[in-house]
Amino acid sequence: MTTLVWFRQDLRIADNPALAHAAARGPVVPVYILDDSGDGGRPFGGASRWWLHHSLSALSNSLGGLVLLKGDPARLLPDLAGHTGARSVVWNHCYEPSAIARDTRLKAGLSSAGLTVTSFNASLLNEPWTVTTQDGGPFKVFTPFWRACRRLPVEPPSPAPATRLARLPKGLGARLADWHLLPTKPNWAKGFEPEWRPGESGARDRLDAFLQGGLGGYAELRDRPDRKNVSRLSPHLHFGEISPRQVFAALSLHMAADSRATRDGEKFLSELGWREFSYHLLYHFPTLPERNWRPAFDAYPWSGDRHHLATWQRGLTGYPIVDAGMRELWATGYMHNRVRMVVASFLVKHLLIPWQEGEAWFWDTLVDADLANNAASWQWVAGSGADAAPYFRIFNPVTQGTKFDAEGRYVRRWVGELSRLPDAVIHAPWEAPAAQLEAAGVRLGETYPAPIVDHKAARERALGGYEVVKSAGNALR
DNA sequence: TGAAATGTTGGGGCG
DNA sequence: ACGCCCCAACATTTC
Repeated sequence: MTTLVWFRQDLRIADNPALAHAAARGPVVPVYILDDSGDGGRPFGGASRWWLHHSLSALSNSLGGLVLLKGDPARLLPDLAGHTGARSVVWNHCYEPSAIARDTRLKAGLSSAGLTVTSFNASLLNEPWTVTTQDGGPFKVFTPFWRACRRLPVEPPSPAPATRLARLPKGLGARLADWHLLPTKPNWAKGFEPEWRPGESGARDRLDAFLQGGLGGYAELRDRPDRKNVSRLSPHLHFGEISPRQVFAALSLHMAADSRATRDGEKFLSELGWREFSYHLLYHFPTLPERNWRPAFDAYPWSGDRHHLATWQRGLTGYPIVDAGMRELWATGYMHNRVRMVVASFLVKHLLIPWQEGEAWFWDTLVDADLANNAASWQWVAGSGADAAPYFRIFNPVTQGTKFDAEGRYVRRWVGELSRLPDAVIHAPWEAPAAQLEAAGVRLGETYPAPIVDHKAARERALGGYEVVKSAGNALR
């Protein structure tokens, strides 16, 4: 029996339950649909399109073929079933509110057209609706959520199935190049290429490299942007080139083999836990990407200065750690997690720009842009989210720099114009003596910006804004 | 998965 | 020897 396997955010062969289900029953028609029909979902950001291109290419190569279609799945899937003689369709779950709505409609529509539809979990350790508090509701705090998850069994990953492709009519589907997912003029993704290898084997290699070289000391060193102690699996996980179950299984093996790895391993698993928590929140609170999770934050007196936003986006705020992060993002499609928190806090609290603006920029520029993680994390920083950083927690960009990039190696890499400044002032060039600036070839306001806001004043301004939120919260109560 | 302000303690210099 | 002050180091509280 021929089965359509509709690939979405599961661009892998191993531990792919939909594919395994189909392959066990007969020939497979693998299909990916680029849906620009505007079904309520967000269009891909630029960096995501770059990744998607390479990931689809890798998947197509390892499957030996992949039908590429563009348009509305509700029309395309029945058509494709007709052309290929397939009687059933399988896919793995997506969790974006628009995707859930679409898939629900599709399931009904395809079924009434006589097709069998089966769907699976491939992207989470636990389905969001299976993790509940005592009273059956969703969790709103990470620690008890993750404790509950850790008590649940995790399915072992399944090996790659022996897949036999169905004979496909000639000329079926589009050519990947014709989708123009890659940037051309200008090719702003040049800097992405040495950093990433999208696709299933790149994901596996990244995990192995992390287990060998990055996990030791992870609990502390994960905060150091100048070091290679984070996994960088996020884009691979987002596109489903590797599953959390596979990561979980590999970590469990690693920890079983070496008890000294327990602390670092558990810390790393808890980061997977934050991913699960984000999906849990998005599932139970579908307005998370748009609306403040805590309505009291609707009262926050934002300023929304467009010029400040552009300055932040371009990495010209005058705070080296912030600018380094924003430039790393632009150059590579990625930013170290610690620095993400610093730049996000800076946008929201120092510049008083709504978190949605930062979320939108990350959506466009991150190769790991992910609706659940992005929305939940921005709300976490802003203080408006579930189990969020308290509103008065305002990162000092100088302190964060000296603490986590003590030798300034991260800043020097991304903010070249400061590279000759001594360590002592690399995170606060405006405090350097004139002679030191001169010797390093730095002229503040010319070769590198002076800080666009004063930290102390900005901090007090932000705290003042939160007073309004507090009284709004009291009014709501 | 902060930072800054405020409070406490204890050693050393000094009259 | 003693009390006093200073201040760094650390702890606690507040934002």
